[in-house]
Amino acid sequence: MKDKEGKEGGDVGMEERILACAERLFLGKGYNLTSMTEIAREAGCTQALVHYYFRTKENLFSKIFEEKFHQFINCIVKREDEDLPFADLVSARTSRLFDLMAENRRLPFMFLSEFVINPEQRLSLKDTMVTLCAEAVSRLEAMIATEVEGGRIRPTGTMDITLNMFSLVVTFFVVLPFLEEMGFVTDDNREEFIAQRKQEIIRTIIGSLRP
Amino acid sequence: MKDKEGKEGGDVGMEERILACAERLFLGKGYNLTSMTEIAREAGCTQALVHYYFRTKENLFSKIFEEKFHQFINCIVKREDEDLPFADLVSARTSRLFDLMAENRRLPFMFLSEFVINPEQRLSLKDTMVTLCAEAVSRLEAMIATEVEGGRIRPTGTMDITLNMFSLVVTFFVVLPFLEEMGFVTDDNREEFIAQRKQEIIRTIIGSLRP
DNA sequence: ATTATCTATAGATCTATAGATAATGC
DNA sequence: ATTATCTATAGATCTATAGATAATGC
Repeated sequence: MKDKEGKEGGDVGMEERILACAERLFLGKGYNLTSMTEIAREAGCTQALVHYYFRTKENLFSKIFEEKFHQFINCIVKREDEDLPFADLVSARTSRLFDLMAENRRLPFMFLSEFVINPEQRLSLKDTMVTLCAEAVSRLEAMIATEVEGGRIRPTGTMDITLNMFSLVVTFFVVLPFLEEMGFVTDDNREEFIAQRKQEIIRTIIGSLRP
Repeated sequence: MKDKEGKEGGDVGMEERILACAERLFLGKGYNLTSMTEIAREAGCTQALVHYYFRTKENLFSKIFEEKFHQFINCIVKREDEDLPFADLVSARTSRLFDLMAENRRLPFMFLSEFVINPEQRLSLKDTMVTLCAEAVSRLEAMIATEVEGGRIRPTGTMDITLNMFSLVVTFFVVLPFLEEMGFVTDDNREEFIAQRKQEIIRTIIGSLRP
C-alpha cells in the first residue's frame, strides 16, 4: 500500500501517475504555465522525482505532445472510409474529427499555445504534418475532381473543404466553454446542443458544396 | 533628443512606447509569457519605469486587452448594415470580421490564452459580451425568421450562422502561419490566397443556407 | 515642486542537480 | 545492486517597491 493514493488513477505506479497529471495540466494550461512543482504536487511526490523520471520539463512535455499529435492525425484519416461515396466520406471524417475533439477539448489550445510560442516545436513536427496531411487529402482531392467534373458539386479546392471542416469543428469546442458561461448552453441542453451542432456542421459543409 | 530612439515609434513619449511594446508582446505571446522586464527592454527603459506608469502587470494588460476587445466587438456590429438584404448583411459582417482579423491576427490567440487560463478575466467581461452579442444578433434573428418563413433559406439558428461565421474566419488566420510554414502559402500567392479564402468563406456561409 | 527615470533589492517562483536514504529484486 | 524517493540548494527568472537622482514646468 502506497502512503498517498492521490487523485489520479488507482494503484498505478508513480511514473504513470506523473504522466497522467502532466498530461492533464499541459492540456489545460500549456507548457509554460504548468510547473514541474505543480505536476509533482498533483501526482503526490516531490518535483525531484519528476526530474528523475523525465530529466527535463521539455522531455516530459514532448512525450505527451507527440503522442497526442499522432493520435489526432491518425484519428482523422482512416483508410477504410475511402471507399465511401463523396458526401459520406466528408461526413464520416467530419464526424470523426468532431468526436475526437469532444473527447479532447483542450487539444487545440495545447497545440496552439505551443506552436504559436515555440517555433522550434512547430518546425520539428513540420515534416510529419506535411506527410500526414498530404496522405489525408490525396484521395479526397481525386474525389472532388470527379464530383466537380460530374457537376454534382461546385468547383472547390481540397484546401477549402479541409479548412471548413477543421474550422467549424475545432472552433466549436473552443468556444463551448464561453457559450456555457454566457448561459446559451446549460447542463440540461448541453448534450442536445452538441449533437445538433454536429449535424449542422455536416449540413453546412455538404450543403455549401451544391452547385 | 532622447538618448534611445528604440524600435517603437518616432519621437513619442516613453509611456506610449511602453504601451505599444506591451501591446505587441501581449498580442504575440499572451499575458504570462510576456515579462515586464521584456517590455521595458523593448521600450528602452528600466522595468521600474514600466511599474511607475502602470503599477502592476495586470493593470497594463487590462488596459490593452479591454481596448482590443471593444474594438473587436464594435467592428463586427455596425448598425447601418441592418438595412441590407439578408444575404448582403451576412456577407458584410463576415467581410468586416475577416478584415479585422487580417489586421489583428494574434487577437484570437490573446483572447484564448487569457480566457482559457484566467477565469476571472472571463467572468469580468461576461456581461459586456452578453450584452454586445445580444445586440449583434437581435436584428439578424428577426431577418432569419423572415427568410425561413419565406422559404428563401432552410431553417437555421442564429447561433449556428454566427458560429459558422466566427469559426471560418478566425480559424483561417490562426492556421495561416502553419500553411505558410508547410509551403501551401508563399510570399507570391499569399495575397491572392487570402482574398480567395475570404470569398470562399462567404460562399460557404450563404451557400449552406439554401433550402 | 512635480514628474520621469534609474539603481538596488526583497521576496516569490521555477528548473535542475547533487547527495542521502529507503524499497526492491536477485 | 539497482531503482525509487526524499531533502537541500544553486542559479535563473520575475514582480514589485523603496529610495536616489535627473528633467521639466511654473
